[in-house]
Amino acid sequence: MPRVGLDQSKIIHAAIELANDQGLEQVTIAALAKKLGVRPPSLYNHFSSLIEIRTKIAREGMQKLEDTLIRSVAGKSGEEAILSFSKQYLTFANANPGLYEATIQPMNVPDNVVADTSKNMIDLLVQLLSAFSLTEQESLHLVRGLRSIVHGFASLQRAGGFQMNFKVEDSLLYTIKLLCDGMKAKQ
Amino acid sequence: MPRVGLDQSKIIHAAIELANDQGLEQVTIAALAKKLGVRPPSLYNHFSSLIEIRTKIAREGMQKLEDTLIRSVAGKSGEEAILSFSKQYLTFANANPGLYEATIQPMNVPDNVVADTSKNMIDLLVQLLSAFSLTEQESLHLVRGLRSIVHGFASLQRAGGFQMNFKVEDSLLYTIKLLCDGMKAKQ
DNA sequence: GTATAATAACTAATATCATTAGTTTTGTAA
DNA sequence: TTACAAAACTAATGATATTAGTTATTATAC
Repeated sequence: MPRVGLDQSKIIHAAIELANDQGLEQVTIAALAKKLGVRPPSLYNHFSSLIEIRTKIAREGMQKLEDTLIRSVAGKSGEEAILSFSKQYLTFANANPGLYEATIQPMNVPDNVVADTSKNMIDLLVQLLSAFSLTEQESLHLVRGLRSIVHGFASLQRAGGFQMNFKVEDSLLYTIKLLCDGMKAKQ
Repeated sequence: MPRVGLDQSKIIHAAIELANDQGLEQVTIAALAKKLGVRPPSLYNHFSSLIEIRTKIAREGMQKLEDTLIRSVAGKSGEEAILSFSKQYLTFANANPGLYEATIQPMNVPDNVVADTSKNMIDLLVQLLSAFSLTEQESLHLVRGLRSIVHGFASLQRAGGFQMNFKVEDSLLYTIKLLCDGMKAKQ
């Protein structure tokens, strides 16, 4: 039994690698143990269940996504910021498929860290929309709309829902621009 | 061994009931057999695998959704048709959560029936957009955009992604209207 | 440096899952 | 009525997560 020197961080990052390479559903105790060169029960010294591992993956994904999005709008405002936000959201989902999947998976037990991070991203969107003169209610509708668009694009692309004729990113940006046009027309 | 009189249709409809009640992931051979009052291996007289059952559920879901959407736009055109389409899409996803989930699940083996139905729905959207004067490319971008919006809303709502402050449907319709405004502003 | 305690691995076992092989029963058609 | 196909069954296999209990390693206290 030579010790392999596992800890939570090493396990989570192996799990994320597995998720990105093979899909989130391939993140099993058995596969993870194999990847780490250890017997399945050994993982229970670091985590109490597979659900806990999944939750930690989701946290990591949400935080990394939030970080990416905050950086993407730094120094930008209005339509430019919204476009950058949307583009980076899609890019993140493409670059980290398994990790992104974990962030949108309905969780068995609701997690506060994930919920808080999600709220932060909503607040960020509200802030970006303040450049347009909207009522509070309009703004809240639109935040939902923007989240649904970026998530919808990311999710449909992941599921193979688009033919490859032309770039998905172009379609996303076209849609967002049109929405901004609609906002401007209101003013 | 009194015969229980199973057939593919009865099994699929029991599976759909299970999916809507308990979630798609609860559709297992074991749970299905229990619900139907039969031993698990008996199901293999009607289906060759769980994957086949899942595929048939997805087909049923796609066809029912397509049917719903076609009805929703009958006798309507332009913005009115698009709003009705979107509203009924969301309503369908809410009323049939497990069935809707099956339609968006990336399939292990690509299925022609599902692909064809999906194409029909895209064609329907293209048709609805013909009321606006768009180039072919613009129209294709926008079809992707509309699909992403309705799917995004349905998916985020399912995952508990929205607080209950006010109606999700209102947010969806607000977003779609804004998009239509953007289209009109182009003309 | 050595004893001790905490920790990280292990083995063995249980329960659930899908699936396969082989068997029995049932219903129907000749 | 007999024969055959279909639909159920039992038994078994191999994968899964998880638990209990055990051993070995590492770090800490003296």
